[in-house]
Amino acid sequence: MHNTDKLKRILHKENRRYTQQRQKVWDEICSTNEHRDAEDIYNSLRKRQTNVSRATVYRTIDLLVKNNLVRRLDLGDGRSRFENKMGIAHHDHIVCLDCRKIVEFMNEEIEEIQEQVAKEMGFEIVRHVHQLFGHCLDEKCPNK
Amino acid sequence: MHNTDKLKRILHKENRRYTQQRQKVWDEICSTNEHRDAEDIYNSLRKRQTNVSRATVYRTIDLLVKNNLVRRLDLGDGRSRFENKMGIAHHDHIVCLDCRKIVEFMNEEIEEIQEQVAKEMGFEIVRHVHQLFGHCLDEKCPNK
DNA sequence: ACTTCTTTGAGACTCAATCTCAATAGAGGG
DNA sequence: CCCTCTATTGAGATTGAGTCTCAAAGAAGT
Repeated sequence: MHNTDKLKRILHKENRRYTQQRQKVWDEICSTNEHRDAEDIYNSLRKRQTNVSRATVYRTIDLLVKNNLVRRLDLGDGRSRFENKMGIAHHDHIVCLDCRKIVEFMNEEIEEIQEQVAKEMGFEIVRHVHQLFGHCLDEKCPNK
Repeated sequence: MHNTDKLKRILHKENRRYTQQRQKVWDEICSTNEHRDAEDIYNSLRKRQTNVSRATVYRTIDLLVKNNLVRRLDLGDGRSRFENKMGIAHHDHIVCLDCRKIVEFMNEEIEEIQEQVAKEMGFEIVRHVHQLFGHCLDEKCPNK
């Protein structure tokens, strides 16, 4: 399983140890493409009898985020969501205020303009947050 | 003072009472164009012997945000910043990761494209968050 | 001034996230 | 395979922004 290799590589690079708990958390995050919070991930692990403490879940996620295997998403509601970033192209998010559905978008033109704007204002961009909040036109969505 | 009028207007509209505390909080927010958090605003009030409780500061800010006199800014560090919005044109923010300086930007082209993108994905946008994080080229900035 | 009903303040509480520290367990060496 | 050295883990305490509670204070209309 190449997920194991990837994890071992970053741990080695950082002089940290390969442990069962870290592997379990990483496996869990790789298992879906949803945008889940730490509690969701913790609960999914418990449901499959995999005991990893909450503290370790948080610590491992931080490690994965720092090493670019996972992306942290802050939608302004007080808890971070996480998504597997392995081999996934850059994108931003649109969130439905009614059904909380999250869809991804990417627009090269916006990316370029924002780079240009930052340059003009004397900044070198490292990362950005671009989120659109609104109402989706989905039939199944409440308020519709 | 027209700040008083504006406040009285929204309170009347919502069938709520005009109080000294609400006026003090609104005055304090109007007094600068910085991006301050609730604790900063609370402390500024105390410093000038104006006693308004923390709970009332939070409650009043919520009221002002709901009525579009104040904008809430979430920079992903766990506390909300607030800025006076009265007569201020829409803009987004660039944040320096070194000196925490916040500068404002606005690009009509980006605004249009994002509207278009959302429409294509079946969304009607209500609000958006667009923040750029990076390093400013300011001489006085640390790490420079 | 009286009544009604909202607002305030002090401190308790919430909740995500972080920290503490004794017990556990990798990883390399012998 | 065992030993030593350290990093890691887990349970529960702690933090910190923000919210809630409820008795006392105070708007606003009559």
